[in-house]
Order: sequence, then structure tokens, then C-alpha cells
Amino acid sequence: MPELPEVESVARHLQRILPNRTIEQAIVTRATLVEEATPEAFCARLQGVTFTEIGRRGKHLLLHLSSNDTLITHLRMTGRFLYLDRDATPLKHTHARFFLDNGKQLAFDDQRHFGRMHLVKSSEVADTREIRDLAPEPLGPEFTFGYLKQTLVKSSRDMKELLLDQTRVLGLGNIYAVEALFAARIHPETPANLVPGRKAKDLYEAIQAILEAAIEAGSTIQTDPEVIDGSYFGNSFEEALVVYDREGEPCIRCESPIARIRQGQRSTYFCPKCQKAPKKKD
DNA sequence: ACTAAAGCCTGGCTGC
DNA sequence: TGCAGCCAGGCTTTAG
Repeated sequence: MPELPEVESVARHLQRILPNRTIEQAIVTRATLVEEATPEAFCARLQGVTFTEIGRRGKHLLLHLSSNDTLITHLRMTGRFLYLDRDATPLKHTHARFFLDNGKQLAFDDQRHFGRMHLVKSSEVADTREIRDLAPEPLGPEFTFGYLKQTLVKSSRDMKELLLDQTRVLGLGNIYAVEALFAARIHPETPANLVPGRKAKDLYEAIQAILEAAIEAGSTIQTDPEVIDGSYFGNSFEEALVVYDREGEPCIRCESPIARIRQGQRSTYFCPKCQKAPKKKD
């Protein structure tokens, strides 16, 4: 389930192999992958085009092309790129293949069909629906403590839900949102505008530290060169997570059992002792 | 302008 | 052993 660090890892990997590679032929075998365009029009627009640079905005990959188009790709839950020999057989859930001019193919594989590709003019990327409303990059200069504090003050939503809103705080998914709240000792159901300034500061620092550590881990741990999904190959990434998916296990700080609740339609993990409940509502 | 919730998807797991 | 049903969750859409 790629969050910002995993997408960054994928972007860096693609940046090493794609620039100056030309697409000789593109094939899309699942129409919903490319949304508004027909697969035929989409593939025709990619034919003979060369990759220039690979970027990222939030969890979106930006594959810039010599045609002054940009292929915006979101991996969602299970999307991944595969870098295979030209004649490799497509896997069960491979929905697009780009045959390159070096005897290789870049395949897009997505078990759960949530991933999306959107081909737009590069000059219009910032105005697209998926990019337009995103919050500042969490590791960039615009994501200041002042920005986060103002964002919290303006919302009455539960902290956990606010952290998942990409238009407010960018880059966190369910895993890192839960980890950041644990690090800052904030109960996930605390209304955002009731988080005290000192804890907001802790959260601000935790968000950046967690994302930076995850990106660092992704850049040093060995990956499968054929599978570009941001996950780690031969290593257990889960070991770095201290609360996520650890219901019933002892808190690393106080040894109280980690609790699990539902927020939205997804699981939230936290320590009921370290992360004090907000002043009651209902 | 804001928040809440359903829906999209497949496969792994649980419990009967 | 088989199978129904739950669960995973990023994001869009719809409703309030």
C-alpha cells in the first residue's frame, strides 16, 4: 500500500531506467486504467515518445515525456511497475505494457484495479483534478509548522481522518498517519482544533521524521530490480512500524496493549495509555 | 464550505 | 473441504 515514501522510491527507481528510453509500442488491456481516454487513443499518443524525467507530487508519479505530455500515474493499493524483457509473459493482473527501444518492457500490474493513468499536457499537470488541490509537499519548504497549525485550527475532524486528507496534509496513508499520531502522543479521535500547540509541534516533527526515515530505508534496502513497487525485497518493512497492525501487542513505551478502532471504514491502532482520549464528545 | 459515507476491486483469511 | 463473508485502503463521488 504505497504511501509517499514508497512512491518516492518508485520514482527514483524509474528515474534510473526510463529517461531517454523511447516507447516503440504501448498496449492497454483494461480500459478503466486510463479513465477518460480510450485505450487506443491513449496508446497512439504514447507511440514513439521518449521519457524525459520522472517526478512525483504527493502519491502521484509524474512521467514526463518528449511530446510535452506527462503521464500521471497513481498506484493506489496494489499498482506496481515491472521492468521485464520484451518477450516476458504478462502476469494475471498486468493491464498495460510499454515496449521500449532497449529490448525491455515497462509493465503496469495491478491486482485490485484501483490504479489509474492520466495522460495530460505537461503544462496542465498542476491544473488537473488529481494534482490541483493537494496540500504542500510534507518535506518541502511550504509545509511549515505554521501551515500545519492553521490547518488543524480550521478543522473539527478527528485527527486521524484529517491526516489522511491529501488536501490538508500530503503523503500520509493509514500506516504513517497512525505512526505519526503515536509518536506525537495524540489520540486519533481528537478533534483537530483541540490539539494543543505543543502536540501539534510534536506531530509536525513526527510527520517529517517518519517520512524521511521511510524514504531513507527505501533508498538503502535492496529491491528486486524487476519489480518496481516501492516495497522492500528480502526485508521486513513491518519491523519499523511500532503500532500499525499490532493490536494487543505491548506498547513500546508503556507496555499497555495496543488498541484497534474503526475510523471511517479503516483500522486505527493506538496506545490508549500514551495517547490520552480527548475531552469527551457525544 | 465543510464533513460523512458509500463504492470501487481482488485475494487472503476466518469461522462455520 | 467448501464456501460465505469480512478485511485490506487511497481516492472519487454522492449525500447531507
